[in-house]
Amino acid sequence: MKASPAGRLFTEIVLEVFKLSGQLTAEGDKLTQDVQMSSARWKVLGALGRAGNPMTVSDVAHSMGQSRQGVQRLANEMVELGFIALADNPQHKKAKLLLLTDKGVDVLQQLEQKQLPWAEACAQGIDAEALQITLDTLRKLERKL
Amino acid sequence: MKASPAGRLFTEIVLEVFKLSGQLTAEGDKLTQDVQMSSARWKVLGALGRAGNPMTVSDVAHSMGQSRQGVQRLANEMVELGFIALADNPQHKKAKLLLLTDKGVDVLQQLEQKQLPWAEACAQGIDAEALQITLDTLRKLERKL
DNA sequence: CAAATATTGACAACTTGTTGTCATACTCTA
DNA sequence: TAGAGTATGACAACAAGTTGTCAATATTTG
Repeated sequence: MKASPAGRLFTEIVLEVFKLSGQLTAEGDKLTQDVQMSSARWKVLGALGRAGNPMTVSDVAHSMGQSRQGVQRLANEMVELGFIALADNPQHKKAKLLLLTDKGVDVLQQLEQKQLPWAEACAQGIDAEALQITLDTLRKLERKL
Repeated sequence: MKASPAGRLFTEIVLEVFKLSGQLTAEGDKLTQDVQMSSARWKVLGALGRAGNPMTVSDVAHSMGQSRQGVQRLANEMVELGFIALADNPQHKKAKLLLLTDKGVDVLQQLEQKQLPWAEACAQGIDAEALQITLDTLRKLERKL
């Protein structure tokens, strides 16, 4: 059996996704190192910020496509550091709700201000339509997994 | 400062790349678990296979966009398991060349046969042109990092 | 209501991957 | 050729992330 052109392209995309993921994590670590953060913490804090409302650890993990326990560890650290507060969950006595503290909101805004010009610079010179197609295609692929 | 459309798209793509990377690693682990392999090992073995000629650990790490030491550890494991052999490097006494053993070639072929129909299924229903644009765009982004 | 099932947080072991240090091996330049 | 600088492998500490287990809490079902 030989690979179709689409199959070959898919494989190339997979390899590129792995490579990009590593490089983006490294960039994120640089961007966050001086505010007690990291790429991993930022992703969790960002998920909370983007949701706009308190979420359980499970919810956050699901939205990130990651395991519950990994997110739990990061969340615990950030509660300790004061970026996240725990609120009682009327639905579940053990599963507390995570919400951003003022400090959490603040650091998130700082990071977004740093990230913005960087994102603009990366997107610079790339056709907006190509970016849109890329995003759509990646989402389609993700749904097939 | 507000995000341009391209900047916003870029940020969405970044999040999608993180999510996809995790899911693809999980898929790869499923595909490889019964042949003493893993996603991480497969990536190294695959890089060697794709290159077609012996490479040093540094070369492989660079081609994968990963650190030298991470690849070193995986390579050492696979030498131990007999998937990779070490050959003297006329250019450098310490930096041995990695090459696939027969067992390594064999397992790589097995995995490629498993991966092929899966890649075809994932690519199914997605426009080949969109896949090409996605690949090109990801590569452009990678070069900007 | 009671029992089976699912969800959750804590804990622990493990894999993956990065960074840093050290000693050795190589390369380049003065 | 001597010395500075760079590349490499071994080793170790750490961060990130997965899986599994256990006990406590919810939920569903008979």
